[in-house]
Amino acid sequence: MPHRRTSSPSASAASGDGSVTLQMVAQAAGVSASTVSRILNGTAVVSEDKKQAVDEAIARLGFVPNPMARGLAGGRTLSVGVVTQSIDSPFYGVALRGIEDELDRAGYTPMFVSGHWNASEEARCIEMLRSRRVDGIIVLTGRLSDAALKQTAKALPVVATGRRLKAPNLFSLDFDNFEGARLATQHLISLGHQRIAFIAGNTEHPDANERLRGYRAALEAAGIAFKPELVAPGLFHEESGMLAAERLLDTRQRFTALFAANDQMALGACLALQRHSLRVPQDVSVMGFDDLSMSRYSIPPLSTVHHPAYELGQGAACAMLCMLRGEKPVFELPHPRVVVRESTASPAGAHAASSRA
Amino acid sequence: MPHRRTSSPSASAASGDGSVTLQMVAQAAGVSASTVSRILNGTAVVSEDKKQAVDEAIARLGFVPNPMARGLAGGRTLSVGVVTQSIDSPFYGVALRGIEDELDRAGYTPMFVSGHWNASEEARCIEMLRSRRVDGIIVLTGRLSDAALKQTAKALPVVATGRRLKAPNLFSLDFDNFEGARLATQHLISLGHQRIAFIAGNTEHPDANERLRGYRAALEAAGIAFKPELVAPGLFHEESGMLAAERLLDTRQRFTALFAANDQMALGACLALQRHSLRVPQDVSVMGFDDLSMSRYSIPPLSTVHHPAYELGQGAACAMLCMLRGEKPVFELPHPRVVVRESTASPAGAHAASSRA
DNA sequence: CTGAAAGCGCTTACAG
DNA sequence: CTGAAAGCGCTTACAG
Repeated sequence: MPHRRTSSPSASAASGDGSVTLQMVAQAAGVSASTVSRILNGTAVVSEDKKQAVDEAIARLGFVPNPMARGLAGGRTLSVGVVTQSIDSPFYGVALRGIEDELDRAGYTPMFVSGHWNASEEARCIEMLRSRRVDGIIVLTGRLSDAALKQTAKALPVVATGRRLKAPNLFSLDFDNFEGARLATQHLISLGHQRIAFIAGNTEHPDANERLRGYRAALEAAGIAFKPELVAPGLFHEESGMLAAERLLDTRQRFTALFAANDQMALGACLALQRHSLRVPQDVSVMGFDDLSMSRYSIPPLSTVHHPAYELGQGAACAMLCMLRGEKPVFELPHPRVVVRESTASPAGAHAASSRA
Repeated sequence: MPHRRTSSPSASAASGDGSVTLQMVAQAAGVSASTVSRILNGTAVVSEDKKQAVDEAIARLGFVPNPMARGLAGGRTLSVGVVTQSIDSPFYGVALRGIEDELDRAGYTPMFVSGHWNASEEARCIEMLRSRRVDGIIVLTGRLSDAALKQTAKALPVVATGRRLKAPNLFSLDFDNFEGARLATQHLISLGHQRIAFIAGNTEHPDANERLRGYRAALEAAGIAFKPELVAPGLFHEESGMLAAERLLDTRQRFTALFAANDQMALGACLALQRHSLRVPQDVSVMGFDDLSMSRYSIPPLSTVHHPAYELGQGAACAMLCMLRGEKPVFELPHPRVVVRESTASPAGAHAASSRA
């Protein structure tokens, strides 16, 4: 018999460790490999005694199925791809934790990749995940077109956050950013503020636009005119918030409150205010958005709107699990709610933001 | 011929998509599968013309090798497992980014799992990663015993951070926490502080102990007695820093400076100080450790010691890549350095921390 | 330099 | 309910 590999244990390429195979379990239990497989996957009814024998053998030998073989043969890998934008985002990090926890509970493993807010990178991520044969893909917001998402949903289940999209094999869940921003602005208005500046997020970011809309809506509902001079562009990070606040101050527009489209920018803005000897909240109230865990410890602790990032991740994972089971996902995200801490207060009569030191 | 599967495209289990296989490439190029494989892996010399034909066919068909099959057959998956402690840690997140970037450049994919600072969970993570046949494992600090790490290094290459460990097939790289803390304390001393409080990190955490040691060493080198009453335990997060500072204040021990074993605790401490009407740095200087990106925007911007998290991740990945290539990794982490911002200053003559409002 | 063949560890029609 | 067999898409000795 030519061309035969040596049968020494080390000849096996994939089992670098002397791992136990399904075949060995079958032999130990005195049944066929098929039967073991069926028990493993619950894919057919098996007589109780054989099941017992197999379970015992699995336990005794410490058998762990090889996911690669499983994936190759069965077409599933028990893993789900997660394209996030940056693996170290303080906001999305929490969502990743939610995904991880939820998936873990069902025996699935997340595979995290970063798209860096770039459609073509996100597309590459998806290609990569598909080549690794993930069973489904979760896309956290990002810049991929809806069409691209629908397209990949033709091949495998996808759940996307930050959009409202109806398509077969695709579930989307979106936090109500408009409502959150509306509530935040309303809070400021109810405190007595009339001149409320806004630091916007990246305009290419869908959430950013919704939050701007919410701000405008609250203003208009209160009969306060929207003034473009009072909104400064930002990039969702601390530095841009600081710069935006500085720009606002430079224009000498008067404002008694400042609402930033996320906490990071709000924090940066606070620093700018402080550098101009403006006190928060006595001279200007500051409101953020997201409720990052650190915002509770800023000076002063930041008032903000709570964004349920953990639940968002959990919900996305849960929906994916549903789809994988062939069920129809149903999921509702908590409603936005304002968290009042110490950075907002009623405006002091005479003080105005432009009275700089 | 019985037992034959239908040959319709959809009969293939693994290729849910109509993906191109190596076999198809071989056929299109008029060579054998072996040859295509060899070209793909650079595992043997192949005549130039065949190589051309194959490359052309690969490009034309858009062939992407199936990692699962590759893993099964060849025993490698081009993926490396990364056990981090929490997927949303502000500090480790940056390290993960470093790993991701470095690995990506070499065509490898990281697989992130969280050990939650728990030895048995970390062990489970490693099992899981091994069952997925990762080519190597990077362990970011954690609580796993050195012995356990050495044990897994017998099966596949491992690189570990936060330890100094010599073992075959294992590379470790550690930031000099002792030196960093020594430098930080020295900075405070050079400013004129004599009564320097310390908020320690979790005592089960190796870094925490090194930082405490560095603090003591600097004190003693300056002829300042170490006073246990001046050190309060913390847990490395904001809240514990706040509580620790409060406890310190409650004891009515006098101190003009406060050094926290990480930035998060320093930030929490600042809030406590502020609540007691103590100004930073006029009444008490505050020093952190890690140099999180947000610390640059705290109020006041935090003086701290820079911890090169990104480089740590990059270095770990780089070392892993070396080992995978069969080379011996060499890597040096940057030395600790103090970043002076605005939370530290010389003590004001008469003022003392315990003179509370 | 190159191909035919066996094998990686599973899953799943097929045929009892 | 259960087993024998083929096949998933690759890799790698073996033998030219």
